[in-house]
Amino acid sequence: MENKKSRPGPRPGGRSALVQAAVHQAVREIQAQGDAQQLTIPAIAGRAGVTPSTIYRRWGTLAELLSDVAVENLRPDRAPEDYGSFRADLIAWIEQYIEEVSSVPGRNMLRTVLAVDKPQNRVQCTTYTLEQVDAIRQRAQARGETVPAGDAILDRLVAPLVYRLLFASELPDRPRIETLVDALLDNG
Amino acid sequence: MENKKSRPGPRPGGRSALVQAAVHQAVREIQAQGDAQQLTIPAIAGRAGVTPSTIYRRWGTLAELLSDVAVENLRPDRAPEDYGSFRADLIAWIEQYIEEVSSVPGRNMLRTVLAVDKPQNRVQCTTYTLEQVDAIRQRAQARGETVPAGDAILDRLVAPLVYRLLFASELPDRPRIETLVDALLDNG
DNA sequence: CCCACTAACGCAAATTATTTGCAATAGCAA
DNA sequence: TTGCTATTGCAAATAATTTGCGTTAGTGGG
Repeated sequence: MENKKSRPGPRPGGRSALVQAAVHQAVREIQAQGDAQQLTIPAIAGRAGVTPSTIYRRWGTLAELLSDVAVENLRPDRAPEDYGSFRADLIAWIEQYIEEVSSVPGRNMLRTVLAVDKPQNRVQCTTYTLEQVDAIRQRAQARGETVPAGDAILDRLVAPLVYRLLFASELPDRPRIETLVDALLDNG
Repeated sequence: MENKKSRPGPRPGGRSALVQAAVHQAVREIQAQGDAQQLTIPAIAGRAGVTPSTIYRRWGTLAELLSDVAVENLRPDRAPEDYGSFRADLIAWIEQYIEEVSSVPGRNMLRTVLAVDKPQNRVQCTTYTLEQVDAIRQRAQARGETVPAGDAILDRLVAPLVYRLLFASELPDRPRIETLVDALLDNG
């Protein structure tokens, strides 16, 4: 009888984690130098102190590796600031979010994540966004404000802006953002 | 006085166009076979009857070539059907549009276009969409209906659905589409 | 604590993809 | 036509990717 419990699953132990960290870090360092020509798997392996075959076996392609790194970089580094009202919080947050993802490296990160067939990474982007939005919503509710659902905020604020950013490289100005936010608040 | 007219620009003439058509066709044929492993530049060149270096020089990378082919495939092949009212036309059109881009090859096409830093191709996607939407709008106006702006339709109908499709692989059901359309019509 | 097991890695050879120099072809304008 | 050069084919040189094999190092069981 086959003892399935003995199956020795994946191995998140020390060395694997170390290799991953070194490789990710090497990618960031080479990206920081700006020369996209040198962003190759052999170059990354060299800087990370591993052999190229290690990267090929763990990540498969450069695109997948870059996707993983991009998702890490897209993780918000701080909670949305508090400006005293839901409207002000939301406008301030979406402005800084758009500023981040509309920069050249920011746009590239979004596109890099979308480029690869790895649903996990793509979902993570929305998860991060929704977490930030929920933080703003909960703060507003604590103040006694009534706020639209998180999904509504994605549909009517984030989605239109990201859609135009991705497909038209179109940057929203302040009135455009306020229009979207106010439309959301008026009949959310 | 510099005579700029003498500058010998690019050359859209017979042979170039022929090579491009042959290469694009070769990509489609190999894609149709489903084996993504064989979708390489040497394989494409072989089937198209050109040398690999020709593809490398004209397209640079496989991703760019695939992006060009994907945009061609995303071109609508027919005008939106007429169901007698703006609401019905819009629902029917967005349903078939989502059905197309949510299929495995459809999703891959969208992602392939977004993956490459070629604004022209990304804009083309929105241009196609806007053309279809405008056709529906003009037909409705000819009937005497008042219709929302094309931009509003992108913001409140297309963008939310495509956003969730790209980031969450989320397929809308019929009520979800009707809700978006009706919200658009009520206060567009 | 020690041992067996095997996932993950390093190394190097083999394969495959990409780049590049040079010659030939063919679109375009005068 | 004729000259000009963008574009291609060909082949050699370079670089990237795959693969087989031996070794290292987590992990679980005794």
